[in-house]
Amino acid sequence: MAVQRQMDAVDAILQQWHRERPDLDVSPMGVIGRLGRCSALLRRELDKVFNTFGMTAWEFDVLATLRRAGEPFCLAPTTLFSTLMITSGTMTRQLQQLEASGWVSRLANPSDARSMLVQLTPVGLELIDRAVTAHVHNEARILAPIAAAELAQLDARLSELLAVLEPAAE
Amino acid sequence: MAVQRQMDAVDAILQQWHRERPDLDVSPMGVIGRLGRCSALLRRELDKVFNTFGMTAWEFDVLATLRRAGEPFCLAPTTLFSTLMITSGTMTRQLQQLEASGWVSRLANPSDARSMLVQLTPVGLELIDRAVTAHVHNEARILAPIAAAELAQLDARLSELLAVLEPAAE
DNA sequence: CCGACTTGTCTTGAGTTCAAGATAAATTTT
DNA sequence: AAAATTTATCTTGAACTCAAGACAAGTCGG
Repeated sequence: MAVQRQMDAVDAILQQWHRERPDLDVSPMGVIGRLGRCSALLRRELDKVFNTFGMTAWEFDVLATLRRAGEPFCLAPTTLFSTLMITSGTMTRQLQQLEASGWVSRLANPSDARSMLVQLTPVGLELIDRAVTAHVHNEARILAPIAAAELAQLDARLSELLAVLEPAAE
Repeated sequence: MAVQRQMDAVDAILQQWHRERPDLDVSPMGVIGRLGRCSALLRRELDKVFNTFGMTAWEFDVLATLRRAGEPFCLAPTTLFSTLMITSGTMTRQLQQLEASGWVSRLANPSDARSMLVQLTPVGLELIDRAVTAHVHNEARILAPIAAAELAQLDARLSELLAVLEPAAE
C-alpha cells in the first residue's frame, strides 16, 4: 500500500482478504489483480474506437495481423490463429465473416492444397490503415496522463513479467 | 526497445508496424500490448489451479467475492455483478449454476422483496477457503522469478494506470 | 396515497468461444 | 509406393457472455 495514493478497487479487496484470512500473504493478488483490472478496463476503452469503424476487437486483430505482415498482406490461417492465441475453429468462423464483409479474400495456396491463403482486400487494407491510425492515437490519449519516465518503467517491468510468462506458454 | 533484453512477441509486432507504418508512433502499442498479453497468459496459469478444484475462473470469482465479504458470507446479486464487472443476466445464470452445485444458497431478503440474498453454503465456504490458499500460492510461484523491488515498481505503475482508467469507467 | 419513475432481477436471442472430432493433403516410414 | 503419421483446416455441439427488454417491488413528488 503506497504512501500518497488514493485507495483503488484492488486495495479494497486486499484489505478484505487481510481481515478475513490474516494467515495468507495476499500481496501477489495486488499486482495480478491490478494487471487484470487494467487489462479489462483498457479493452473497453479500445473497443470504443473499433466500434466507430464498424469493427469488433477480433476483426481489428485479424486485419491488423495481416496488415503488419506487409505486402502482399497474405497469411495462412494457421499462422493467424497461432499469432492471435485462438483456436483453429474460431479462426475458421472469423475468416468466413471477414470474407462476407469483403475485408479479406482467400486464394488457393499453390504450395499446399490443404490451405487457402488469406489476403486483405483493397477495402480491408484501406479500412485497417485508418483504424490503426485511430487506434494508436486512442492509446496515446489514454496513456497521456502518465509521465514518460513512468511509462518506460511500466513497460520495462511488464517485459520482465512477459519473459517469465512466455516460456511457460511454450 | 530496452538494452539487455531478449526480444519478445510484442517487440516483433512493434518492429513490423515500424516497417509498415513509419508514420505512426507505435510506442503506446508496446505497453498496452504487453499488458494484454501478460493478462491473457496469467489467466491461463491461474485457470490451472481453479481446475484442480473443479472450478472455473468465474466460479472462483463469485465464491471469493462472497468469502472476502466476511460473515455471514452473504451479498445481494447487484453487489456481486457490479463488483465482478459482469451483466445482471450473466449473474443470474451463474448463481443458478452455483446453487445447483450446492456452493451457494439463496435467502429471501427481509428488507427488499425483489432480491434474494446469496450466501455461501458450508460446502462452498470450505471449498473457497482451500481454493484461495492454493490460488495465492500459485500467484506467488508465478511471480517468484521477479525481484521484490521490481514487483513493487510494477505494482506502483499499475496503480497509477488504474487510477487513470477507473474514473473513466465511472 | 397514487401515478410516475427507479431499482433489482430475470428472460430471451444473438454472437463468440472452445474442445473434440472429421476430413483431406502432405510427409515419413517401411 | 503403400501404410502410417503428421499437419492444416473445417464442423459440430456445448458453454458463456452481453444487450435489450420484461416485470415486479420500491420510492418519491404532488
